[in-house]
Amino acid sequence: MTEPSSPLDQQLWDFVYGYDAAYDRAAQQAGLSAAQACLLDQLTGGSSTMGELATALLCDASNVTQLVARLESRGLVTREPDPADRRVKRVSITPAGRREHRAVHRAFAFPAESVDRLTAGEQQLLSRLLAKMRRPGGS
Amino acid sequence: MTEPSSPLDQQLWDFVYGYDAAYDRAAQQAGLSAAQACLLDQLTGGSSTMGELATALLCDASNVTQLVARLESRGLVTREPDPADRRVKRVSITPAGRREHRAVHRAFAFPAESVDRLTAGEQQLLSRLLAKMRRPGGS
DNA sequence: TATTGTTATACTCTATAACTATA
DNA sequence: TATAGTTATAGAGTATAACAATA
Repeated sequence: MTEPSSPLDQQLWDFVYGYDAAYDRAAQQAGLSAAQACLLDQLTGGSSTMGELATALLCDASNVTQLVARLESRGLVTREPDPADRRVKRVSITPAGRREHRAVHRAFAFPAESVDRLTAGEQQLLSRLLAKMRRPGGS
Repeated sequence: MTEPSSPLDQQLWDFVYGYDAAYDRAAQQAGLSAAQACLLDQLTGGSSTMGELATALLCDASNVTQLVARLESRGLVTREPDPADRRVKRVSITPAGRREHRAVHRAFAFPAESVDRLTAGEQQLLSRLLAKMRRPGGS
């Protein structure tokens, strides 16, 4: 494990580096940080509790409190106590938040541009390889 | 472009998300931030100037100043004026810095584990697909 | 008593603007 | 005057510990 990285490891590093940089740029163009854009992304499928967001974003609950507070002050999300258990706060994306989120995705051209360089067959192949890398016993 | 993400786009997102999370964890286990680990990584191939580091890390020069200052105070890098042009500072990794950098790479199991689930032929294929995604006119 | 979320605090990352030193 | 880097400053991301509200 002390040998130099294989070309494939380096290629993966470069791909991820480019992907991250493109996402940061896309979020910034929409006036958001990457963390804020990720949080909005989590909410597009429906509302979440603070704790669910912390789990999804792999960060501490106190961090979510601050991220949500900033987004709420800009009118991009709302935060309301759950009627059933009033300790729980349900966070929802607002129409303005959805617009910002769409703006990020429009600006985030990296995956689309990369994938478009592959034929349909190559795309299927890549999908299969990613699935197999993800967990043992792929298709 | 308003349609939901294709499965492949989602797979790429998930891959990058897992990769980033694994790198953050690996750096933290070595007592470094991801940004610090990246900076050390840049120096393993030889010394760099502050400006070169800013370019490689896609960030402002003033940020590099602070990153290097923290690493220098921990003895992981050195910073010395270039004899030829004393405005320029040459940053080098120390033996202690190399040890930390190796610790990060040992803990960063994600790419190795992922790639090891592929056969040699599949790895070649993935390499070819990544190359083609990178720029038009692949092999 | 246990759980959910917030507050207080501290540290790092990051950029902008003003500055110093050197060329 | 132009360039390389630093300093001052400010805002955002992040975590830990102590806390409040609710269950």
